Amino acid sequence: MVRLSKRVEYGLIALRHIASQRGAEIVTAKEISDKYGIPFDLLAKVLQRLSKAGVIVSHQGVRGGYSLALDPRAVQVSTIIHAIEGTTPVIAQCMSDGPASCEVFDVCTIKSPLTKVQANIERAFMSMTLAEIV
Amino acid sequence: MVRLSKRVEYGLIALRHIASQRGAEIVTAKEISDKYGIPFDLLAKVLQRLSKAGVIVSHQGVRGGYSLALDPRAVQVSTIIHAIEGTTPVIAQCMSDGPASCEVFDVCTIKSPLTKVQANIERAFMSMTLAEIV
DNA sequence: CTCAAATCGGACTTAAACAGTCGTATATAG
DNA sequence: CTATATACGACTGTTTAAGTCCGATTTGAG
Repeated sequence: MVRLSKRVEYGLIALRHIASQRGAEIVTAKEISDKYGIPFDLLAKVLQRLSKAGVIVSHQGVRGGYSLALDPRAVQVSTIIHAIEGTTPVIAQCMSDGPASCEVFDVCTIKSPLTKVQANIERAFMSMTLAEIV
Repeated sequence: MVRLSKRVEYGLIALRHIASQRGAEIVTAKEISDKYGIPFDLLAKVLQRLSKAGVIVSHQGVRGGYSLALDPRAVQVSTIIHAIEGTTPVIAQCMSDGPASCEVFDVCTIKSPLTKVQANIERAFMSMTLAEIV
């Protein structure tokens, strides 16, 4: 199946919410969690990853929360996915690094043609920015 | 994660093998299974689905096997995926039909922008044919 | 006619990925 | 000091994919 994880869906919804605030107003995880019915703990982790990736800025302590760190037009969907998933989405196992790589097959006959498809998909994710989602 | 299933990978490898035969020679599932180290039972099922979808033709009984049913140039990768998965791959839950649809969220704020990305991905899968993989 | 080789197809088990939960630590405004 | 918020690792449960098993059917060849 070719599908985004719930984490990414939650991240997109949250980012859209944060980005649609006027000015750089701070939004709490709880606020988003309540409004969209997203499990708080899970959402919190997603926001933490987006924060570590520099997409949003976190403000700790009382009256803390999150605000956008960048111009929405500069945030590509692919960046968001990478920030949340930790890895760049790859279409087939034979394209990933590490032990699960192509070596499983004596001869991987489909790697090179799939590279093209992969590039097209990446382009699809890069071509949309947060600004277009808001 | 955005990744093709093993079944689809196996299917592509198998189709490439079958398509690379000269003439319309018949290839058995065992032959492919052995050559590429793919679990026989699993591969068999993949081939059966491709057969039901009319991508390949099955020949039962002794000296049976599979051969291509169509011109490789007419077989899109998207067709292959659909034949094997049974469903059209959808990028986010909110885009699928049925009970797992968008209604989970009071307000799904990301559906419409993701539709564009979805269309681009589908185009990526449609733009490559079996002929280009051989 | 019989047998072996092959597809057919449902049911089952195992493994891996994902979703979600819990507990605790840290920061900070008031 | 305390209530409120993020930070983060560890854990559990659920779902989905991967792989296995078993028997049925088809059919060419001896």
